[in-house]
Amino acid sequence: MTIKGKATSLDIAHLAGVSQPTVSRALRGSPSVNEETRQKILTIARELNYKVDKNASNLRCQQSGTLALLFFEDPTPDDSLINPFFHSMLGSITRACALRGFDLLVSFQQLSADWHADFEDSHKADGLILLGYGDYLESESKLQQLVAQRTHFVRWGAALPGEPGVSIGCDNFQGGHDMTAHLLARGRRRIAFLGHASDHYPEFFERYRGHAEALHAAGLEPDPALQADAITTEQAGYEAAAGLLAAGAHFDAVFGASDLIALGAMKALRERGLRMPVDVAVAGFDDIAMAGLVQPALSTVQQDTKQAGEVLVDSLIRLIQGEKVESRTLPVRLALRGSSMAG
Amino acid sequence: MTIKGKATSLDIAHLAGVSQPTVSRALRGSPSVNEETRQKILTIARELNYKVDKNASNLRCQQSGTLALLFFEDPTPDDSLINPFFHSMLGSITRACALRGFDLLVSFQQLSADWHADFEDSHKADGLILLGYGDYLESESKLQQLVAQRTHFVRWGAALPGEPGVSIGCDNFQGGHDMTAHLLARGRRRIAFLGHASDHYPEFFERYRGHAEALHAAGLEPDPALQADAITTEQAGYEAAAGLLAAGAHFDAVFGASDLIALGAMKALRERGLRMPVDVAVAGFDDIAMAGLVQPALSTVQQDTKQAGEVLVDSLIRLIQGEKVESRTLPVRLALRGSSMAG
DNA sequence: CTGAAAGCGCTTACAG
DNA sequence: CTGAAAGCGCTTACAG
Repeated sequence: MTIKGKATSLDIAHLAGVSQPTVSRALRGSPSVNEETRQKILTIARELNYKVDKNASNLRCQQSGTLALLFFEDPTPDDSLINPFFHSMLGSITRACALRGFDLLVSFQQLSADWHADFEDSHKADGLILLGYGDYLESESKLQQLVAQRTHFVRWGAALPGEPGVSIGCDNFQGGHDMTAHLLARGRRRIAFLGHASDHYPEFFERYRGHAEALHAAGLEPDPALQADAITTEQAGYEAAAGLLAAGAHFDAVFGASDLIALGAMKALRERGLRMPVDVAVAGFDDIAMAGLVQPALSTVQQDTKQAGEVLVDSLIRLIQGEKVESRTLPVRLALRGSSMAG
Repeated sequence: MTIKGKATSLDIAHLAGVSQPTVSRALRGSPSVNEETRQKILTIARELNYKVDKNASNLRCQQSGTLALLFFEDPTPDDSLINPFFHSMLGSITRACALRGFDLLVSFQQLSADWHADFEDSHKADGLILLGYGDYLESESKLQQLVAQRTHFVRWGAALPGEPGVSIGCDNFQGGHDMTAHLLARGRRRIAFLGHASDHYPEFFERYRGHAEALHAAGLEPDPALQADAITTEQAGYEAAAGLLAAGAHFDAVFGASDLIALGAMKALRERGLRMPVDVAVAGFDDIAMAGLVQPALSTVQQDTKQAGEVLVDSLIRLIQGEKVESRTLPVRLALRGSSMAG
């Protein structure tokens, strides 16, 4: 039983006294294999610690049983700092893949220019999951290309009308609306919104529109002096809040378009000696783990990353199987904590 | 130029009027190809958006150009909560792989029982990176198996004498020592240590031993009443600290064997009305992003995850290439913040 | 510098 | 129920 290198199905065939195709059939559970023969083959395979060579079977079947997850964030100076929200998504996506028998290739796309093709074209993956809060308009042409090349992909993000491909996203509008409604209900009247409010960042824009809608409903108008652009980093949130304060803006609440932004804003408020939530209530979006740990704990809009990962993976698999798949918007819910409740 | 499905090297050969092997040579940069021919081939390949089929080339070359990253954490009830420290490692490992031309398969091992073989035996990956703070003794037999099967792998963790395989880890002893020395220098005398101190968790044990060594050097003895077991979760840290407090233990500092433990402990201290650092100084280990954001900011032992990822990937690649690779211990440094400094 | 040939390890019609 | 044959798309000696 000394076989050089890894065992192959042919080795097993010799030992079992059958042909190699029969080994293949037995291992794949074909019903047309004698039960006794099958048992013999399975036993030998186990003894030899045999594993099907994926390269060979993938080549033959023209598919890989692998999905690729591509992050395409704006490159950050500190290159190990990925948005914790995406880490949470990664965990959920990995699990969903494993449960469905798919492997997951992971890639951070700052590094490769022609990401949009590599994985599926080289047969390394059957489809792509795109994750990121980058500038949407910059990535749109790449999405068009993916569609043109008939690449299977799903994207996490706002489901925009007429947008290429399938998007799965949370209900950003509703989340923005509900959080602002909550802040209003707590008696806040001047709510600063920190985060890009343009179609370059559709998710933030939707959150902003929900925010504005809630203001309208309360008979208020969004004050341009209370909005400041920011991408999803603590640093950007800090700068946005500090900028508003420096400009002399008056506000009794801050709604960060993401938790990282809100956390940065909290730091700026703290440095100015403002008490939270007494002087300024604070809210974020995402519900990253940190939100529950800071002082005061951060009120936020919770995205269900577990469900999101499952829906992304399921949608992609159905797409690969040739089914028609629609974009979907997933519900959110408020996680209210000390930063907006006490005081 | 209408080709059904993806283009193959044979399609290019036809269009270029050469044989298929010549296409392969040209694409792989073989020096024995006429420059003019090569250019023609490259042009056609680009037009057709041709990508080498990885399954075919991997099958032929008997290697995959892929590394697999396996997390093997103790399963947590909240299944999306992975230790942030490992997220940071993941980012660094992904980058290191990409820069070296390797793909990365990611897997969380709570789900699969026979993880220790699958990836390399099935030729999906050329080697494995093992990451996790699980019970070491439980995983040791699996490591033995990996060695017996001649699987290429590197492990993040304490480099123990006589241990199977190659381990890359940070200098846990030094980190434990230095932090305790720092706390002593700040006048603390009764330092509670939260975290398992047994060979089931060698990294924590090393940190504990460094801690004890620093106490010795200051003429103090570790007090068993000031040590409480805890795995790397906020919850465990909370319970460990609450347990000590409930038992009436007196301490003026808490050294958590990880940041998550320290953060949980801070919550318990806060609930008891203890001021940090005035009443109790707090320190952790890892320097996760959260450490800098909590109030007071957490003093901790910083592990260089960027370097760690690079060393892990480089070591594994060298192992795959048949080189001899030694286990390594990487330096750490203190990141001192408010939780141990003021007051 | 280039082509014809072999083969990596599977899976799947096709016969029997 | 099982075997002989073909073929997935490459890469690499071997000739020339």
